[in-house]
Amino acid sequence: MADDQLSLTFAALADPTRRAILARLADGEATVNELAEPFDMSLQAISKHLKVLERAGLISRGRQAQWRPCRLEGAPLADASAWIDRYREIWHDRLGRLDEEIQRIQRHRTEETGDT
Amino acid sequence: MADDQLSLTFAALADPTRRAILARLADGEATVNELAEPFDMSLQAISKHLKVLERAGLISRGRQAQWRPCRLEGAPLADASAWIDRYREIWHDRLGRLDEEIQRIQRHRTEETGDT
DNA sequence: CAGTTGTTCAACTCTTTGGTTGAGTATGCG
DNA sequence: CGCATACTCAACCAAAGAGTTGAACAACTG
Repeated sequence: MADDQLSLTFAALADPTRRAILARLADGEATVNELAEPFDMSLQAISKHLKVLERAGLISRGRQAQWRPCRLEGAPLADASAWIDRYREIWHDRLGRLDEEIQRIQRHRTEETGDT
Repeated sequence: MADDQLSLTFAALADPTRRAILARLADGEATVNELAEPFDMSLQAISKHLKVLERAGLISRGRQAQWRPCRLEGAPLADASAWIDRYREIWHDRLGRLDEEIQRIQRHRTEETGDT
C-alpha cells in the first residue's frame, strides 16, 4: 500500500472492524478492552487494527495507568472528505440527471397511458 | 479485504494511481491506453486497477470497437462521503475546541507571569 | 487473408494484511 | 514482594494486492 496520508486514511477506512471502532469512538474515549468487546476476535487483532488507525492519524492514544485510552481524531477524515468532495459536483450532476430522466420517463408514461 | 460496498470503495480509493485515474475521468471518458499514458507502469497493471475500480462501482465501461472507454460513476463516492459526514460534526467540534483551547492557554499566559 | 492496435487473461513473484498463539512489559493492589 | 489486569511484541500462517511477462482475444485496416 502507498504510504501517503490519503492512502493511509482510505486504507484504514476499508475495513468494517475499523469503521466500527471509529463509530464507537465517536461516542467518546475508550480503552482497548472496551473496543475489543463487541468483536469475535483476539485482543491482539484489535491492537493491530488500532495501530493501523493510529498510523493513519485517525486516533490518538493516551496513558492512564495500565490503560491506553483511544480518542477519535477528525483531521484525516476532513482531508478524505475534502478529496471526495472535489467530485461532489460530478456525482450530483449525474444523479441529478438520473432524477430528471426518471421524471421524464414517468411523465411520458402518464401522458401516453394515462397511468398513475 | 471485506467485500461490502463501503470497504470496496475505500480500498479502491486507497491507492494514488487509482485516485489519479478517477481524477482524469472527472474530465470525461477515456480509454485504457489514455488512462495508462501518464504512468510508468505496464498496461496490464492499469487494467488491473480499472478492474478494482469497476468492482467498487466507481467506474463503468463501454464498448466501442476495440476500445473499452471508462466513465466515472459517482454513486459509491456519494456513499463514502455520507459515511464520513456522520463524523463531520465531531471533527468540526474537535478542531473548534482545539482553537478555543489554544486561545484560552494563550490568554492565560498573557494574564499570568507567562509560564505554564 | 495477414497485420496492427487495444485490451484482457494467466501464471508467476514479492509484499502486505489480517488473523492466530505465546511470551513479555507496565501498572496497580493485597 | 507476588499476582492480576491491560496491553504490546514477536513469530507464524493463509490470503490478497500490486506489479511483472507472455500469450490470447477482438476489432479495424490493407
